[in-house]
Amino acid sequence: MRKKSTCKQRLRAPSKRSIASRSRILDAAETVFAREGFDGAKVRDIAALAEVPLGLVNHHGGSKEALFREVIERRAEELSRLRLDALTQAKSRGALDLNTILDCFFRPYLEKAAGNDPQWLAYARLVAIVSADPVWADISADLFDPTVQRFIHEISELYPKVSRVIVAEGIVYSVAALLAFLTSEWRIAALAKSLEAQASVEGLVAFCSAGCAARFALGEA
Amino acid sequence: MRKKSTCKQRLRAPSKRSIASRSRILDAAETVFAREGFDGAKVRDIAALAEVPLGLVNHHGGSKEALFREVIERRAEELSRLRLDALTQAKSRGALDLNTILDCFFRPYLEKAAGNDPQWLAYARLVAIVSADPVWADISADLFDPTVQRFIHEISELYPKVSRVIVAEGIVYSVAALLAFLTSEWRIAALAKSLEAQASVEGLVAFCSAGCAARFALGEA
DNA sequence: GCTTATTTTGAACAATGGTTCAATGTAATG
DNA sequence: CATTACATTGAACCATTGTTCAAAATAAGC
Repeated sequence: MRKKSTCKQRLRAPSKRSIASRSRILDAAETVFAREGFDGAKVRDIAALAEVPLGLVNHHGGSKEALFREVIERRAEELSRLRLDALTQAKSRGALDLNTILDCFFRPYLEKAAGNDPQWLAYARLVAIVSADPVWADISADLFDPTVQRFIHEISELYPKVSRVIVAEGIVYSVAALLAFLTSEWRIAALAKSLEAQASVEGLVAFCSAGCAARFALGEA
Repeated sequence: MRKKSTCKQRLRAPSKRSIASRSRILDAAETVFAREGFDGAKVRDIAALAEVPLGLVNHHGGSKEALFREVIERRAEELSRLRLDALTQAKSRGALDLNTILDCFFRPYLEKAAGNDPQWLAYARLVAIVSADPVWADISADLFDPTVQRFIHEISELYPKVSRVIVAEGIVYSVAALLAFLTSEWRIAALAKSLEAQASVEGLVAFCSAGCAARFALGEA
């Protein structure tokens, strides 16, 4: 159901060069969108970064908005799988606590970002952007909410007295902190008047986990 | 030092109508910038909302960027004063704890926003936007950092073993959660499959306070 | 009340940026 | 190898949008 399948079907397999171009364009779009946001990003900048002529971006990506959506879609499935795998694996090791659940949510994401593939860092920022802007609510609903729901469910089992709304609130605060983790190194450094602001995944998880626990405790009344 | 004071000085006092126009333009700009972001906002939309002709926006606000900066500046001083007043007042009531310090940081802001002046809600969102985007790092440094430094200092006295960087990290996460509090009602409601997502200031403060405490505890090693 | 700085207005300007297109190059298919 | 669908190119198109301007209206200062 990726495209209207009636008419306009492909008659030939895409060439190796075509696939490479397409991939370079999506990578470039990912980088530029992550850095500038949707409105700030220029198709010309994407073309320049991908080292292809302007027209080719539209040829492969369609409109700017379609390109944006495709960039988000491209890694969404893998991200969800990684998160759910981590959850399943953690569960097999014993009973879950809040700390572990949030770690399963954040870590796969951040390990990809910090790892060998720098494109994932850009993608992580994009996900955070999408998660925070109502304009892209439909993307969130389609691609991310199902997985987040699963995590909410898991937390709800730990805190049966806490309403779903409050659990969701905790998750949303946590994702916001994640966004800060990914984008605000400069601000931390400026505020600390220090050059080295090396936030750690453990620190982020500790913050969110304790924060959620406290919020939930307040909501049990 | 608001403008280059050499040459081009005013020879007459501004008229009552002029002041009203200027104010309407700044209010409109505040609303539109908060809703659309800097890149997404259109000067024409600002003019339309203010119900003034297009040219008048530039006449009063200068360039789009200058207008943005002026909107931020307009309430910055009052916000800082409110925050510092709350801190002083709390201090006079006895020894501070982390919860109280963060409450002093968030509450003045949020009470204005939730109160009778809806413009403050827009402003609060703007501050969060500026705090999160390196493009506006100089605004943060000039207008907000001094006050934030004061709060960091206060927290550092409570946690003398924790490095300044880690305290700054906690503050930045907290501001990110604040941003979420202000902008993500829709997402919370969507995730909870509920119509009523009424996050409370107390809930936010509880989240950030416990989160910071946990982060600091991790950093004392 | 007269003078003139300032404000207002609507239009035009110029730059930006998304999109389209026809011509050309390339390679998959038979 | 011939055919032809697809990819590539660069130029042009055109809507959007920030900015400027000259003329008209307004009101502050004397």
